Amino acid sequence: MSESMRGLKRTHRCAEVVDAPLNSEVTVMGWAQRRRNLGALIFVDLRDRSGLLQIVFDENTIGKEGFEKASTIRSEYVIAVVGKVVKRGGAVNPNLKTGELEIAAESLRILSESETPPFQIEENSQTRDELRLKYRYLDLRRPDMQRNIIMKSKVMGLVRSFMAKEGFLEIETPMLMKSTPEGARDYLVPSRIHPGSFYALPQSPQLYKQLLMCSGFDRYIQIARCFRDEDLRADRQPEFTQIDMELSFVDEEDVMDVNERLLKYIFKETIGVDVQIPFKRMPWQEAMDRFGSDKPDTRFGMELHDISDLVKDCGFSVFSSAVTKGSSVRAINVEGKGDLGRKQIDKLVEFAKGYGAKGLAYLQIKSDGTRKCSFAKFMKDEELDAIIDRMEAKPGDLILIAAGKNKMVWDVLGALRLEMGKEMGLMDPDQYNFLWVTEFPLLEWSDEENRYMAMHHPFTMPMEEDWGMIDTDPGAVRARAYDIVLNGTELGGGSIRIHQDDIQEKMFEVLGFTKERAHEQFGFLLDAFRYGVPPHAGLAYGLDRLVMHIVHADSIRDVIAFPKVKDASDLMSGAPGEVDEKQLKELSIKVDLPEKEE
RNA sequence: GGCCUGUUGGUUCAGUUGGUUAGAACGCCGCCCUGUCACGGCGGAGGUCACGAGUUCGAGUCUCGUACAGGUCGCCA
Repeated sequence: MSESMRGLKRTHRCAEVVDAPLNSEVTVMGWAQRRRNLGALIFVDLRDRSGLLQIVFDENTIGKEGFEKASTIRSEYVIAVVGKVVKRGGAVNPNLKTGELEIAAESLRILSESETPPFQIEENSQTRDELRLKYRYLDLRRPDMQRNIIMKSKVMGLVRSFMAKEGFLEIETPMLMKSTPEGARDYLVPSRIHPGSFYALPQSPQLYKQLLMCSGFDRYIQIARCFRDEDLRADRQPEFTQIDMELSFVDEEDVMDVNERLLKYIFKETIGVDVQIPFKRMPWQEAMDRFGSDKPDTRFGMELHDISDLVKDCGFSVFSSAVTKGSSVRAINVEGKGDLGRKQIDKLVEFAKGYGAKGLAYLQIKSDGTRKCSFAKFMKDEELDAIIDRMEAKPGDLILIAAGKNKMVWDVLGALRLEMGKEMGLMDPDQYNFLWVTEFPLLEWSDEENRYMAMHHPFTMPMEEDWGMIDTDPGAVRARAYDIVLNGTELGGGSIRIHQDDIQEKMFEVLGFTKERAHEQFGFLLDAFRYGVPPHAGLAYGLDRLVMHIVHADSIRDVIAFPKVKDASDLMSGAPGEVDEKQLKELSIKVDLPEKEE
């Protein structure tokens, strides 16, 4: 039976009772975390978002009726207690903020009873995700989830206050916009008024924020929901939140400066970490060469080394044939793993194959100094010596070598490096290595589309000194783009935008857009640029990933209140679901499902 | 779409070379208990071992398929 809270007003959250004077009367409300019934004395741990507070029910204080009511309290009952703040009669509980206090209950109302929850509401729950997500509203009661969600709210507040002080304006952009097939798959929304036409949900407010610069707003920020209809990952959800910004009359230095100070501020105010600014910077080429990744985790070494020159004339054709333009032979030295068994090595080879390698060569230098090498019979001893020398390997080390197209070699060794680094515990969770990765390639060749695609987006400014190569060697042109990387995660990225007609036109040409198609898709932006466009630049963060780092979450789901699972469905609400025939008819939509194979 | 992993009372797990009645902890229910805080004591309920097929005298255990979940490659301008 539920009682009303009429006449009662909550005076404190549970943990806030430490601020109430001793022997004062308080009214607290929350969920019963635990009850300990000692017969003539009942303890209840009351929980709300602030923490836990012990309530003590004694028949002498609360009376017979109240005491009997207290004995019916079960897990997750919602109760209101009026009582006196007193020092604990027994031992203090050093694990609780309120551990020296308790509330001597004078009256009790049971505001809501609860069925036994499907899993225990407790910190560090081991309950499987499936169940947690089905009962997300219960999962969110757990203290670690509460901390994450509260932290995210705090980060958003810090961003807003910092950026407001820096002169940024928060401006909303449409959620219903025009579909642009470049890039990620759009979520489409059918139009009722225009049968057969569709809106798209934004993948990012990119075009609108550039238009806002054209309109003279100067400095824009938005905490913007974004949608991408692509497959999920541990750090990827189909809907997520960006901290999106754009600035006029600036260059790279201005954007980096304000963002370094923003991140320093956030990390200080949330977890008290002093981030050193300015951040290190690393050109994309260097990041790939040294770490095999455009988002390197620089907390540990195990860097890649190019050994192409050492093996270009060797007898092992897998190596020698890979020494051409665009291909190479590279290696990492996994220190201390020289004594791995055959099975473990085979596992690494399989791992490498998952990233497109045909195989993985290895050279083990066992602790006793003997060598075991998968390609020894093709090599002279002095050639092996040269490799060991280049890799600075010593007894007990393991050299892993990949050969082939640069992109594959980087992918394979970059992934192996991270895998081994994780396994060997080389990543200090308390270290925050921020890094700007700069000078990205402007274009990326797509085998699928058989044309160059914009690596960032088609409005990214090329580097002036490379622009001359745009016709002769488009792949070598670098962009004025920058990513902000933290411990191997891409937190955000941005670029200087093109604001010159002729460069923009050339970009579309290189990307294979006809004038008509460019105009059809981006006409409103190109039109706007005809009426006076300020030089501008911007950046967008993945807010969820940022918060993941701040709270040390392994999954992006742990920082989103109502996330979706791997197949993009919501286990709690059942979305997506079928809709009424009537709704479809209004939208002039017929569903044509592929026939199921038997 | 590919690959890997998992699915056993409400929850988390154990379950040997395939063998007789599938165990534990927590939770839940009842009784006792005035200083507990992972309260304690006594007693109890609760499982077609995800689903389907197969191998076998016999399957929680082996094989195949399906479903669901997790990770990952492709994908994510």
